[in-house]
Amino acid sequence: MSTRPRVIIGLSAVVVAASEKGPEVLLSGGAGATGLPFGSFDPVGHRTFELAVRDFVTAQTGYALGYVEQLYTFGDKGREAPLADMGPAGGGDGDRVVSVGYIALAGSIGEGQRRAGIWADWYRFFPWEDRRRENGLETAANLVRDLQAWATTSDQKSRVAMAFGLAGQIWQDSQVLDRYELLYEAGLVTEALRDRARDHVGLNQAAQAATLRASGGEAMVSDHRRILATAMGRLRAKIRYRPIVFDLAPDRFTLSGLQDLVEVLCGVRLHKQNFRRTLERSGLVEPTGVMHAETGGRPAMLFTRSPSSRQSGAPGLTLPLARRQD
Amino acid sequence: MSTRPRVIIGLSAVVVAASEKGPEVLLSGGAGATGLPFGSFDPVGHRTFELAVRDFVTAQTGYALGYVEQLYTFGDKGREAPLADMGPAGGGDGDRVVSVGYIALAGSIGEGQRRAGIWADWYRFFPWEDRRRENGLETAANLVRDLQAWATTSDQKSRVAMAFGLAGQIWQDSQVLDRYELLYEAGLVTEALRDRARDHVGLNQAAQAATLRASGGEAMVSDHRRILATAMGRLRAKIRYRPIVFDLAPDRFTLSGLQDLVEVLCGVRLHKQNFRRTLERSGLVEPTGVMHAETGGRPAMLFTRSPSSRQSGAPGLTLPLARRQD
DNA sequence: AACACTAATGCTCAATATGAGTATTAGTGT
DNA sequence: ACACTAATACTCATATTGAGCATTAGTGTT
Repeated sequence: MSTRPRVIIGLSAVVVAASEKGPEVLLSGGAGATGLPFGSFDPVGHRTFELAVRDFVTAQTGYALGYVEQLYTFGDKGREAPLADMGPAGGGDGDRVVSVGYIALAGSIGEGQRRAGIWADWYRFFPWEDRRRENGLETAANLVRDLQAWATTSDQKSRVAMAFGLAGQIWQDSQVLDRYELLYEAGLVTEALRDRARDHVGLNQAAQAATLRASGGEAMVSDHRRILATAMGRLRAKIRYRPIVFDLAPDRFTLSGLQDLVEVLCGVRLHKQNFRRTLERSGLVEPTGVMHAETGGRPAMLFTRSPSSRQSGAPGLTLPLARRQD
Repeated sequence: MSTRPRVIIGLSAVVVAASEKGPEVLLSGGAGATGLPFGSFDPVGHRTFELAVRDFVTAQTGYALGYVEQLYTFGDKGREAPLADMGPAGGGDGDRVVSVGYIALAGSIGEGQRRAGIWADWYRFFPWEDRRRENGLETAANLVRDLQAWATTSDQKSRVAMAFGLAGQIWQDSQVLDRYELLYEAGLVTEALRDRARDHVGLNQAAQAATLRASGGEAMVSDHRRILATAMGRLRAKIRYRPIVFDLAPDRFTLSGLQDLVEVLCGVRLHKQNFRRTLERSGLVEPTGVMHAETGGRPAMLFTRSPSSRQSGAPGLTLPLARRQD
């Protein structure tokens, strides 16, 4: 073997589960620094990446994954994971770390069940992505102000407008990564400062970081927030063309419950009656005949996903966005 | 450094261009065995994968790439690239090759211009994907027959039905990879036999290969046909949500020309009047005022892509499929 | 037992979008 | 002047979508 620097494949997993409170992601148990579960790929022991991901997530959290999908492979120099964190198989100095991101859906947990590991609401890291309440809208508005101050070229201005749904454009909930990357470029997220500081120290980092904390969301280790953004975007987009929500929903659910789930994932409000209409027409769900009467209103029919929704190639949900809040 | 087997990152690029004859992909100049241009990633010299891809494609073919996008990272043991082909940076035995696939659009070439490198119609490798003419439909029908003979579990049967648009399902032009993987699993493409032969030799390969050649399409080195399938699927899907066709079309085009391009890429026929209607309404194109009179019929207006179509986040084309052939 | 309250479910209606044609029209070549 | 060809213009029925009002079946209260 030569003495040439090696390439090390780091695998990161965004494990998503949905509780009543909202979408939650599994964090690695690192002390202090927040990051996703990750491990390095063993070229001898692992036959495929996917198996490796399943392995180390189970090993680290005791949780067996259901749906798993590859997201993106990040190889940028300067944004890579710190080698020290790479675990037992981690390499030496001068090695290049390439990280392959995965998204996994952990299914819904039942009543009393408690999942292993540390779970966190993903909007902690992306407060501006939750447009269901005023808070998120305000955060977004603040960031837009800062971004507009930063944008000088017309391309930058147009990117801001498209990403944040300005000037007649509509907010695309799946453009999570575009928005995050803009914030990174503009130096409005902590990671940007951190990565720049590696090369040239000079700016008053402490002061800036304090300002950032407010609307820029919580930072993550390495490029993990970027991977999380990719996962959120992929999930939000995929809901529309594959019946993937059902992997996050309980076995039996009410249509309102399903709607809540979609709303929480996509961070938007939907029109209730129209949501129900498209769902019933889609053939993806079927009534169980059993009612659910625990909301204080009229009891709701419990539905299950239909067999046809399990066929590979089955379509997703069309989401009727609601303009007005009711 | 340890003596642990290394990981080598192979980069493969599907470089697509469209000529009058159809979509063409750039092949690497290997003697005999057909494959995509590829190179190995240099952990020291290359800052990002994308730059590395641009570099080696230019080096190998003299062609500067426009649009470049990452596809997927393949790491399965047993389907990886032969190490001998990996170029100057290629490693020794026992190393694990991980291949990162990219798609790049090379733009339209003008009249007399000749592109460097060897270009081939991509339907050579996927004859069943061209449903514009009888030939492709027949090939698909043949393969479906073989697949149905192979499918035993109900899951396999349903996958075949969904992928090939059987039993009320509709043919999804972007499911190229699903179809190829089914054919691979069923042993109906040459690569499957080749890869199996590595482990256990035993089947009469020569005889089988001869039968395959007919409808299974031309084989490629390593897992390159899988990467090509991924690229075709991604491109076909992306046409619908990003104005990406314009990166393959000439600067000025007629609507019929643009339609031909889309048809050839997606392998389907479109309804002419409706295509024109959605295009004009979309605001993605604008008339130049100049006419084009070389078809023998009424002269056509030449269009260009509009400035708004260049904004990041601009939508794609909605494709009105034509049932009947006219 | 009647009443208010709440959420679920049902139904309507206008505005678009889509699929499938038929009808003109402006060039080219004879 | 005439046939031919492809481009462009319209038409029409049928979904699909966005928005909203109306009714209903439970729960808890007076």
